[in-house]
Amino acid sequence: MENGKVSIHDIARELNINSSTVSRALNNNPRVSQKTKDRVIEKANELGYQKNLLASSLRNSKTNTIGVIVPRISRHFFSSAIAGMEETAYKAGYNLIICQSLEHLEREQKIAQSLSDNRVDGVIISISMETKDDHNLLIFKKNRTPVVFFDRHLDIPGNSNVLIDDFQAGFDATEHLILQGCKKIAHFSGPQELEIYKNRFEGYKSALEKYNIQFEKSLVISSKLMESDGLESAKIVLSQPLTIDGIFSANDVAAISAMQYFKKLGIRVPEDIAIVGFSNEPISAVIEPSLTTIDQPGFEMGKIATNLLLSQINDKEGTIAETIILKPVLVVRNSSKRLPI
Amino acid sequence: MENGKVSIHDIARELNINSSTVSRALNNNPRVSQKTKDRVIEKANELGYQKNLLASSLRNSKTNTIGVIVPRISRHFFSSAIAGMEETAYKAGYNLIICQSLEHLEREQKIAQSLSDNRVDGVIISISMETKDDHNLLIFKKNRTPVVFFDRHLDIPGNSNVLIDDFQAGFDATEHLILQGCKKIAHFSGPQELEIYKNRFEGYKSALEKYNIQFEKSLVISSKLMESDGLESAKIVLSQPLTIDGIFSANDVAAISAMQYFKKLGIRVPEDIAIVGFSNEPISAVIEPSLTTIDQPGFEMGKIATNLLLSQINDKEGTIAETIILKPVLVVRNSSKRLPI
DNA sequence: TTGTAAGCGTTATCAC
DNA sequence: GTGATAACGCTTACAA
Repeated sequence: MENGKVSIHDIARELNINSSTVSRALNNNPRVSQKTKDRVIEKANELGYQKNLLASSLRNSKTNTIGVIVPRISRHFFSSAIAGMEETAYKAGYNLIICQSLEHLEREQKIAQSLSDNRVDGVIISISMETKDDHNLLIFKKNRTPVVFFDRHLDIPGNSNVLIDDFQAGFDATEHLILQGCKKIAHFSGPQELEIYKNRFEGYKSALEKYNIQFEKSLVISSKLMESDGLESAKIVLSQPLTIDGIFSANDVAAISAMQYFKKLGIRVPEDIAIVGFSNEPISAVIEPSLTTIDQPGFEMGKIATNLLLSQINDKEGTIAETIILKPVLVVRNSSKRLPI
Repeated sequence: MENGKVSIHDIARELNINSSTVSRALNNNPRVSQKTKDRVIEKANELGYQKNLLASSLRNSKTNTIGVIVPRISRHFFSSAIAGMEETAYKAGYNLIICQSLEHLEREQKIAQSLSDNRVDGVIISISMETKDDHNLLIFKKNRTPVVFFDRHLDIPGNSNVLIDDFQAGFDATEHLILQGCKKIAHFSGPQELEIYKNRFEGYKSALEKYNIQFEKSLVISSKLMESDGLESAKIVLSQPLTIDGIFSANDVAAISAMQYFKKLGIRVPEDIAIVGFSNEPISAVIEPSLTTIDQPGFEMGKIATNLLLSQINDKEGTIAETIILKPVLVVRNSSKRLPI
């Protein structure tokens, strides 16, 4: 009762039976008589027995644990995704070990090693901005640990992915600006090595093309899309010889930062410059003007990613990698609304 | 090289030495010659050896893992706190298993059991709104697993806590409203069984007292402080016979929800009703009018909680429970500013 | 400095 | 239906 150091051997001794029988009874093995089961369970409760999952995991080579690697836990998109993962994992009897790369390749690498050492059954990851290939994830391949990417992924065969259609989203955002009358549209982009930013950029280009608007390289401003980057990018926008009247930013953070700078200078949004962001952070709905953006359903994506991973974990060799691409939803708000509806 | 199923025995066999020597070499035991260490490490790399932490943990009764229980991962305060915990834990070589109670006592109970079964070395928790005593945490006491509370705590001797001074914060918020000229101040409160809400309420009462304002029970509106509750509470405020001209809400969510309702009705904030929230959610800074609130430094609290826990884990019997109470900071913004500064 | 052997708590295999 | 035993991979007295 007192110490939590009760093992099946203690139960066995007290009941004068063998510990293997106790083990079977506790696991509800059909080959054990009901009577024995009852006795074992009663005694287990009496002694305050707790199964030692370490021993069990060691023996079974199965930890019922999923490793999660995200750039930053406190970013709303990621915390919602994690919340979705947790709910799904909890239902299936899995725990989540959660780690943040803080956008550093080296840290991501160490985390991968640690998760692998801890023998997680699978991994869900959204890669750092410094990650350009899968060399720091090879350890999972080697150990046949399934990996599911969400949002920031690598284009690698054999892995499952949960994404939104970034190309389409980039296209929709840009087309929306064009239809609102914008002629010179800048694009705030992230590192081009990341698929998501490349695809958003390609979508932007494609929309320009469709409407016969000349693509100008100088209008694409790349950065890490942090708050300070948004400010810098806004300054670059204003320093251009041509008059930019629209911005498609590859995330909300940079978009908002730019918008607030414009506001301070008396530049009107959307009249002078219309802005579209990406992510639909909660702030975007309440800021004034409210920010038009692409919705990224974090919670939902987390759930899907977890389900994909669980089926790979359980179906063994059977299941193959799957890529789920969600349709993007453009949420039109005031930062881009120039025309009456 | 191929399978990750390499154990110290494999290394031992290849080198014609004993596995215990390999173990010692890998753990950099001084009693092993440098030459042997070098050979072992080289062979380990060659074979792609990975220490099995399950076996190690089982043997050492130490998992280097901390369990975290929060009501909801996606709430900004909690995700920041978790981010702070993760950074601190990472540095110390610990992993975090993160679970959410979703405000349900039963779920919290099951999670506690599961964390205990997983033999976490310690637990950091912010309790659910349904939790009124420590009966579902007794398992940790039984197993001598240290527990640190943060924010939503239980008033139990023997446990460490990281809190902000809720009484003082309630007092400051209310006094601020009084000094801005409010005469009838309502209070949106959470479940009174939770220390934090009780203390915020007491602070509110105490400020009224100091300024000789009659406390009216009908002005205290209790709920779970969700978005919908804020709306309901706002309606109750307007239905009162007396004209309420100030609100101190025990969280930002309810405050903002009420504010938006007032705005829709054409009631001016702060001129007709001044509002102060609690938490300093990111939204509060950008909403219009911006919300005056009490800052709750989640990231910082997470760091402190983790450090407290780690010292309890490592210092064994030595360290005693400690309660860290942070000074509250009132962030004055436009939702309450009636006077020129 | 290294080897031997036992044990952490569980479960699977084989026997009876 | 139950028991005996070995094994998962690691660590640590105790010997040598």
